[in-house]
Amino acid sequence: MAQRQQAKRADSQRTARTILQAAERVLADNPAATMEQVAEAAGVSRTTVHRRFATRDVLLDELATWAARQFAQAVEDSRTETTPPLVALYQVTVNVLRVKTSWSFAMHHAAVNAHPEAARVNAEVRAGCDRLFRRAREAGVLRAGVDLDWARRVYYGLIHEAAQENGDVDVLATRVLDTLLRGVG
Amino acid sequence: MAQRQQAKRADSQRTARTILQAAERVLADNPAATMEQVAEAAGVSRTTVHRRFATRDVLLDELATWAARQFAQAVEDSRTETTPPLVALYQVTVNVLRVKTSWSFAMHHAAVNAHPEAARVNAEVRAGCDRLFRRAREAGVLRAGVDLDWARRVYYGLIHEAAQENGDVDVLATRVLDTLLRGVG
DNA sequence: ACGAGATGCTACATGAATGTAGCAACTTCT
DNA sequence: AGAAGTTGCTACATTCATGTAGCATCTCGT
Repeated sequence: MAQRQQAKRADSQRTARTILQAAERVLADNPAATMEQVAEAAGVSRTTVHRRFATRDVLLDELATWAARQFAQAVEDSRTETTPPLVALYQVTVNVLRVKTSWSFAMHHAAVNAHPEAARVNAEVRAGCDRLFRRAREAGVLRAGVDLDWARRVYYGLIHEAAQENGDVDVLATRVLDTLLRGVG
Repeated sequence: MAQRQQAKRADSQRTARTILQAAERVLADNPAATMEQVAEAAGVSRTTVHRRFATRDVLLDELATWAARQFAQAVEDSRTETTPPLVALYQVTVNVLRVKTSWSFAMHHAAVNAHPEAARVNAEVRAGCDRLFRRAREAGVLRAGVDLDWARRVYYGLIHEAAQENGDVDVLATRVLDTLLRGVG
C-alpha cells in the first residue's frame, strides 16, 4: 500500500514538475499568460493545473522557489569557494548558462522575493556571488577600483544576453568572461 | 474659430501625451496594469483614456511609436555619423541614458515590432547603431575580431543596467563605455 | 477482477477588465 | 451671455480568467 502511494505520488510530482516547466516557458514569453495556456503547454487540462496549484499566486510562488533551487544548485555544483577565482567564474558561468532557460522568467520581476523560501535561496546565491567577486578582486582578476555591485550586475546582464543565443555553453561562457574582463575594445 | 479649434486640439494633445507618459511609468512597473491604473496615474478618468485611445491595443501601439520616436530623436541628436566613433559613442550613450526612463517598458516586449511605424523607426536606429559600431571597429576602438552583434547587445545591456541607477549621466556614460571597451578585469 | 488515485471534460459561479453611451459641469473663446 | 470642446461620473453590456464541483474514464498495483 505504501509502495502504491509512493508510485502515485511520484507520478504526481512528475506532473507538477512538467507544469512548472511549461509555466516557465509560457510566462517567459508572455507574463500575462493564462492558466489555460500553461495547461496547454504542459499537455494537461486546466483543471489538473488547479488541482496541483490551488491559485495562480501559488503557482507563481512555487515556480519562483523551484527556479531558485535550480539556480542555487547550479551555483553550488561549481564549487566556487574552493577553486581559484578565475576557474570558479568559468565553472559557474557554464553551469548557470546550462539552466538559464529554466529561470529567464522566474528570476525576473518581484517573483524573486514573493515567496520567503525563494527569497532566502536567492539571497544565499547572491551572497556567494559577492564572495566570489571579492575573492576575484583580491586575486587581481578584477581591477582594484571596480565597483563590485556594478561588476555583478554586468555579469548577470552578460549571462542573460548569452543565454539568448543557442550554442555550445563552453563557447558562450568563454565569450561572457572575455567580455566581462577585457571588454570589446 | 480656427484658432479656438487649434487651442482645443493642443489641450487634447497634451492630455494624450500625459496619458502616454503615465502608461509608460505604470506599465514599466507592471506590464499587466489596467486602463484604470493608467488613468489614475495620468490624473484623468478611465473614460477619458478611452476617448483618446479606443482600445488597449491602440494605446500600446501609440506608446511604442512614441517611445521609438523619443529614442530615435536622442540618437539623432548625437550626430553619430559625423563625429569620431569614440566621441559619438559617448554622446549617444549620454543622450540615450537621459531618455531611458521613457522607454524601459515600451522598447521591451513584442511592442517594439507591434506597430509598423514603431518597427520602422526602431529598425532605423538599429541600423545607425550598426553603422557606428562598424566604424568603431574600423577605427580600432573595437577589437578587430569582435562580433558586432554581440557588441551591440552588450552595449544595450550595459545601458539598461546603468539606467537603473540614479546619478549623473556623464558619470554613468563613462562607466558604461569603460566597461564596454575595457571590461572590469 | 478490484480498488485507489489521477486525469479529462463539462458545467457553473464569480469577479475583473474592457468598451460604450448619456448627461451634467467646466473651461475658453467670441 | 452663448457656443464649442473636453472632462468626470454613472450605468451598462460583454468578454475573459479564475476557481470549484461532479462524473466518467484510465492506469497501475494487488
